[in-house]
Amino acid sequence: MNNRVHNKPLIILAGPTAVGKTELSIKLAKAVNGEIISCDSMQVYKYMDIGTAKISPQEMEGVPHYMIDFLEPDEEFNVVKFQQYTIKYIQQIYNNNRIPILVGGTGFYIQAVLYDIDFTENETDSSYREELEQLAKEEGGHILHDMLQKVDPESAKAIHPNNVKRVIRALEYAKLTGSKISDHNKEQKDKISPYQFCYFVLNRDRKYLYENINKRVDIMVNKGLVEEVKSLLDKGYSKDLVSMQGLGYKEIIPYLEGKCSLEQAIEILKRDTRHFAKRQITWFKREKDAIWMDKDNYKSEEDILADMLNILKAKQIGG
RNA sequence: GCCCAGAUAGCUCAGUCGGUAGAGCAGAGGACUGAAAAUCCUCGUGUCGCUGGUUCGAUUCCGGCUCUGGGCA
Repeated sequence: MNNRVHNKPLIILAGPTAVGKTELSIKLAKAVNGEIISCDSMQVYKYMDIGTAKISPQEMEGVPHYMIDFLEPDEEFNVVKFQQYTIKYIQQIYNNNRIPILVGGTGFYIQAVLYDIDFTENETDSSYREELEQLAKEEGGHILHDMLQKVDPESAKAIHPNNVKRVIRALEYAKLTGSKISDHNKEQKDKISPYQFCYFVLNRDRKYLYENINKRVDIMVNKGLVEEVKSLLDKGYSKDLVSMQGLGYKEIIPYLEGKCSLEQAIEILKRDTRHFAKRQITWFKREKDAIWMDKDNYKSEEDILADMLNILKAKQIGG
């Protein structure tokens, strides 16, 4: 145990894509002497810079960043790995006598770290998962749901039969651990965070957010998104990889394959990104501890920052 | 100027053998605990272009008008 840090301060800056987290995060980090851990399922991959709107080394302005650019696009990644690395980095930041700031839009990842969700079972049985996937393909997803009904009726009730991914995970969990994932989820729910934290969610009027998304996609294309996707494919990264399911990649690939025009691909990308932002907001809405910062209520970023610092001071974080 | 085809939800369109209408997309809401930028669920009332006529009743049939395509001059 590290005795220097008693109350484990932790700042979170979340929010939907394209709301402006990155710029604000640098100002925040400088103001509180913090270091940034990116909570983003796609920015972890190298060579995927434009499509993920990844922060550049210059934009970091000397603020240390973690969980960015540390995997090849064909490496496997998931919440558990994210959690393991992040916990390690948080400790490292405490050792530097600085404050960790989680910045990103992947709510699931933030939750895993913030509430220290238990993901103990280490081995994923990929052969069983593949077997189930095969079964779903041949017989339809409902057969898996029927199987789940026998093993874990409560989960079967909670998970829609069409949500094959989730049904598979529940079956996998049952087979691997001999217990029910519904029980596990119940235990992990309403956990108390080990951190003294402040969970900011930056948001703004939906209309402006969507406008910004559309604008940002155009900027990405101008910056060379198509070339970036092409070069990933040229390097041999398959379109089936999880990384290539990211926004900006899965939409541009059909264009490169000649299946649609660039204009169509761009429109679909904008739409998918809007859908994504909406889902992110839905996630954050149920985070009971979230403090919402509505960008439209402030004249400048400095004003938002000032407000955030006041809130932090009141919570005795970063003082 | 004449002929033809349209005009229905924000968009693209279906439909009502005359009893005031429904899909896809957009949009909105939600779920999520080892793929999460993934995956999945729920939500459809609009002067049926305007205006006369026929009719118990017209968005639907008939006439005129306006607009939009296409064709002929």
